[in-house]
Amino acid sequence: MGTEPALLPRRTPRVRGLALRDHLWLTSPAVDTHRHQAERRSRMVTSRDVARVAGVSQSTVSYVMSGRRSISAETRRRVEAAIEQLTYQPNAGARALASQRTQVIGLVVPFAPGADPAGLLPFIETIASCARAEDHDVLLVTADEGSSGLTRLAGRRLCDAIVMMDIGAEDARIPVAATLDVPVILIGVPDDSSGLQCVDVDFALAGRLAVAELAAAGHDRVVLIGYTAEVVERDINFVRRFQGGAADAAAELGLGHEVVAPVASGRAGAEDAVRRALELGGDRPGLVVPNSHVVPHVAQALLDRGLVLGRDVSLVGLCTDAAALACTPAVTNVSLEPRDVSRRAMQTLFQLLDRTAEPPSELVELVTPRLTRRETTLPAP
Amino acid sequence: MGTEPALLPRRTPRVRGLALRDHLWLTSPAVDTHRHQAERRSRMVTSRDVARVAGVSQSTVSYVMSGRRSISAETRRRVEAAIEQLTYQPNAGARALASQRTQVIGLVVPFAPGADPAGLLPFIETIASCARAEDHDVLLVTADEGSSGLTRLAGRRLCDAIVMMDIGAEDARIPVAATLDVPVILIGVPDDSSGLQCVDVDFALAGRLAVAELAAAGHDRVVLIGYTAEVVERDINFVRRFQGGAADAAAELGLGHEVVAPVASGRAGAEDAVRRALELGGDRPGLVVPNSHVVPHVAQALLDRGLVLGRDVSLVGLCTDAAALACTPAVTNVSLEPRDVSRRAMQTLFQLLDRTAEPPSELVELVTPRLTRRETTLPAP
DNA sequence: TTGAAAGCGCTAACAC
DNA sequence: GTGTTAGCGCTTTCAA
Repeated sequence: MGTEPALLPRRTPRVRGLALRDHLWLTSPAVDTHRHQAERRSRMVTSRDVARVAGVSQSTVSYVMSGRRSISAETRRRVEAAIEQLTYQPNAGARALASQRTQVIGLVVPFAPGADPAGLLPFIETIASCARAEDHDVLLVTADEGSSGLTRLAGRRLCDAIVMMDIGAEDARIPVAATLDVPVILIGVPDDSSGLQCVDVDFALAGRLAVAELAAAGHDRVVLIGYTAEVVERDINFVRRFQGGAADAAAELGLGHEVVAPVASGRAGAEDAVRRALELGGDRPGLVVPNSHVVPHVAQALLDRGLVLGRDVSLVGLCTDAAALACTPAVTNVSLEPRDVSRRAMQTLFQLLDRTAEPPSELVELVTPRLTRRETTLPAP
Repeated sequence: MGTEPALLPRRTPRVRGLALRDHLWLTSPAVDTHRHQAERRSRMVTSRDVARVAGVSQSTVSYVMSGRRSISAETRRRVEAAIEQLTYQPNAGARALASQRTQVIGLVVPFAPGADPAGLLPFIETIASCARAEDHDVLLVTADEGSSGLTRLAGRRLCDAIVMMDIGAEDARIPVAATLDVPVILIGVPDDSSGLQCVDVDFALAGRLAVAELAAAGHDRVVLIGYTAEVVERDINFVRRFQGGAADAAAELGLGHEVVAPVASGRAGAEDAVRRALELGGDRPGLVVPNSHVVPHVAQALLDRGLVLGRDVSLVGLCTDAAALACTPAVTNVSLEPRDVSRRAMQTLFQLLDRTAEPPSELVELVTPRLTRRETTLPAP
């Protein structure tokens, strides 16, 4: 370390107000508490400052941080000490401008109408944490912006990649997304993905698992209590896929198979659905309820009728484990595992972003759901 | 318009791959669908391109977009036409670097432990939409990053301001937040806000309103069914404020006042709480339940005991209108109105960001809650 | 009312 | 292994 390295004269005179920066003493960042919010921001600590303190060039600082060049131990030590001392943090805008990478992931969340609100958070949470694990941040865009949100994210170079949730079967945003020059990952599977990566639960398999469990519980008739009109209208593909899988399994296993749909939301809707299901389902029906919100209401409605779950009637929910456990009795469920889906999506995303890695081989990745037997199904003797 | 303006020779030869850009024909942005995700991003359309097409200087384009300089009608028309034609969008990083403003709001959300998950979304949603209304975006940071999330947001110049939710009474992030050189808005009120702007519901008033309603319903004894141990442990200030307001009002109105707390979560917890409340509350108690999750369970527990709500016992919830309406019967409630709080916070934020406006006069802004009489209280004759 | 050009803070090519 | 420097695309002076 030793003496302050000779300062290089600026190539050109500065015009801005910060022209004096090279002559200022380097002070530690603002620590005066209780100052007023409106006070102007302090001067940034730049990588030039770090370079000067460490007695190296600015590019060396950059290379120490990025690891894209081999650095001697001594130099690295000095640079890291200077970074520490100055609490240097790189300016994100400058970095993005120079490197063409923002370290930001755009996340399009379905806030708008009809979407399941509570179920959203595990997705967002997991996506955010996966992003942070790779030193990326998450920029939130709400779905009500539609396609313009996408073009803004890409056009303004606000992010390096986009994750889009709640994909409709014929989602108007897909063709737009396909023209963007950033990778887009869909959580959900549209009819035509236009070459975009998709990640979702294998809903067809989920349907099969649910029906198989009911067969194992000795039922010869299954009733699928369908989605609410809202969900069906939004035409999310998984409804069809789940019902298809359930129907296929029922056919293969030789079970009777009925669908009660659409179902009105809320307690009353569930009660009505249960009534209809029991009419259709014979004396000992197996029920499948593919909707987190509806599961507890259906369970309650069955209890209210004096039925013993797991004996008089079996129930398999398609819902998170948490929702299944929150019911009394705990409901046998096929888990949606939003965290797994999100994690998988982010894996794929970073694979796409990593130019050294080869792109994912599958365009549509389906996460295998898991059935957990709890108190509402019993294997037949 | 007319002829292409003479291009100024670049001051220096270009070294990078894009050196040829000035000689390229301007093509419309990529429209070839179905190309593979991994394909490299196309060249950006820059404000220089717009300037060339419009036959003006780059600075004129900038001034047309920012409106910070008067522009002749004809020039404006040409520039806007060029922007349209090229579907130009400004590069966010470059803009941030040059202007020292990112047009991004950092949002610290309490994903980590114990926080109410579903109640979060209205906040996030409203904050995002207010931000968009001012052409800002929202960068999500999860609370589990703690203070380092804050220093990163500010240090890397990732955002112009920070909104922080779920503030504990003695929140360790507050002193850190106070040293940042971006404005920070707290949603919630800590014991010591260190000069930071706070926005929250007036929980003391909420408590008073609830008790006053029960007094009007002819009760002479109110029982407050307290928060779960979880919430109390997190030491969020509003618990104290709400209970204080309720206690004050009860004293002023000469009502008996009891608290049942903490309450175990879930159905069983609510049943137990109701049992205790009825023991304490005499023959015709007025109940206050300050927790969205607990309200429906308490209502159910009362119904299960054959009590008629609004006659044998009154119930006032502290919860969103949606939660109150979802109960049967609909619960009289003091609304938390997360949307109002968020909107107010964002108003304050943009006021802080607008250097021409004067800063807000109040450091702590309390949003007035609203009581809506529904089916679980009846005014005494 | 407009244009020229400096420079925001960083990365990465090029040189040694 | 390290330094020099051009330039990323924008805003904003300064000059006219």
